[in-house]
Amino acid sequence: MSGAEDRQEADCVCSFGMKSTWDINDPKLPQDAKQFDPFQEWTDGYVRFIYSAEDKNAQRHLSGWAMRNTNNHNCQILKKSCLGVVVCSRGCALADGSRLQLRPAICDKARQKQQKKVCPGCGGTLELLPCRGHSGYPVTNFWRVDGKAIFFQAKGVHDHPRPESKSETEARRSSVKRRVSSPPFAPKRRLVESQVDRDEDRALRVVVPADRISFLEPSFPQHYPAFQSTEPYYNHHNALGEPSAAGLQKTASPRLYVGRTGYEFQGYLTAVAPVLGGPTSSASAPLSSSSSSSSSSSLDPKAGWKDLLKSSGPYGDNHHYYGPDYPCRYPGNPPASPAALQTIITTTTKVSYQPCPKGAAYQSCPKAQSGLPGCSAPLDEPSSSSYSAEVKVTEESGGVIKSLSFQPEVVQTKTERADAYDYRYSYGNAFRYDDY
DNA sequence: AAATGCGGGCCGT
DNA sequence: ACGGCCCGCATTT
Repeated sequence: MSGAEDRQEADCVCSFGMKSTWDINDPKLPQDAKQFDPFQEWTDGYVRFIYSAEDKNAQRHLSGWAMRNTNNHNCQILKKSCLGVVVCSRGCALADGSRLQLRPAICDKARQKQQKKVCPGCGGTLELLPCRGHSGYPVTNFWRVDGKAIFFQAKGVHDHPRPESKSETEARRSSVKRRVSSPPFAPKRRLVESQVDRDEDRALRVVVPADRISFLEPSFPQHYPAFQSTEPYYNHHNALGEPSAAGLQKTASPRLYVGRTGYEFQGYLTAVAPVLGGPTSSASAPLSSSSSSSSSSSLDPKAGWKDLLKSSGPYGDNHHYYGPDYPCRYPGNPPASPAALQTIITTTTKVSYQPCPKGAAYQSCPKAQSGLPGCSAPLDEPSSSSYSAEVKVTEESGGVIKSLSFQPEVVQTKTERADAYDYRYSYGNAFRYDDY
């Protein structure tokens, strides 16, 4: 798309060993990373990280978000775009107030099937909330192996709640299977652990017998507090002016949605634009223009999301995500991880890859080259990073997963939890998923 | 059955 | 030229 918006991608979180700024498209990436970043499962915002090539999760190009491979005709850089999240079209609430937020199947075919299913909570239809956090287009993640490091760069700020993480989805699936194939009263004692944590040495690992926990406090991926604190979890100025706000990067999965005060997407813009200064503010007026023009291709980027919605493609027949009934989208999108706010990048999407022959993982491919701007922002210091130990417990019911996330930093925990909440749905109804 | 990657192709800008 | 995305194919999980 127009490079305009990309040009804006401003901020970027600079990781640990990042001494200088870089862009995934740079011909040469920094080789001097002294320290790798701990794997980030829930990246959000315009961030960049450098993982160790040994990191299993990085090798798998894992993400908590449902990301699907996107062909960018550049074999050196693996690009993936966010599929959004599957929710109940009625927005029914579960017993504990949480809402269905399934992980969209990555496989197109499977996704279509998935959308034909009914909400396990109310029997209503399911709908896919596409991601349009990158100037109206899905958030994209880029992976590139270079030397002993795996470079990761994300563009866009997810404008929807988190779906189940991959590990949660898998855990649920297997548990369901198990349940089906096991005696009714067979004692079940599932030990679910985050796949992410599993491999990662750094993450604390906490295993909890799922059946021992039935009502964990609302937790994210699946649970969004009814009311999130409107308290800004970050300070724009601070973020911008003080890249060193290390404190911001304490969590591995920084994600703070701005308070759900705004009913309009604008509220979100207001809060975020200044910071990201990119996707929203300039070049891409798409988002800002929108709120009301639901019928027109408000979201602009070529009505990208619109296409998604109606295309007979993977998105099937959903066509009312942002219809009248949904005056606004998730207002609270974390403008990015706190970390993301640390630095502002002005990357361009201008790519410059080298033609590459064939071969291994991201090798080359005949692609063009161009100028590469890179982050213009000065980069900061490696901020501290923290690990977020997560205890994820699945509840084998139709799709609700409860997870707890323990974070070393209280503050983080708080912000984490203050995650996005589906503004569209009211909190409340009680519905026992289990009864379904 | 799904998830993942790859890469050809088409389309719009 | 680029970026987004659809689609089929092959390989893994």
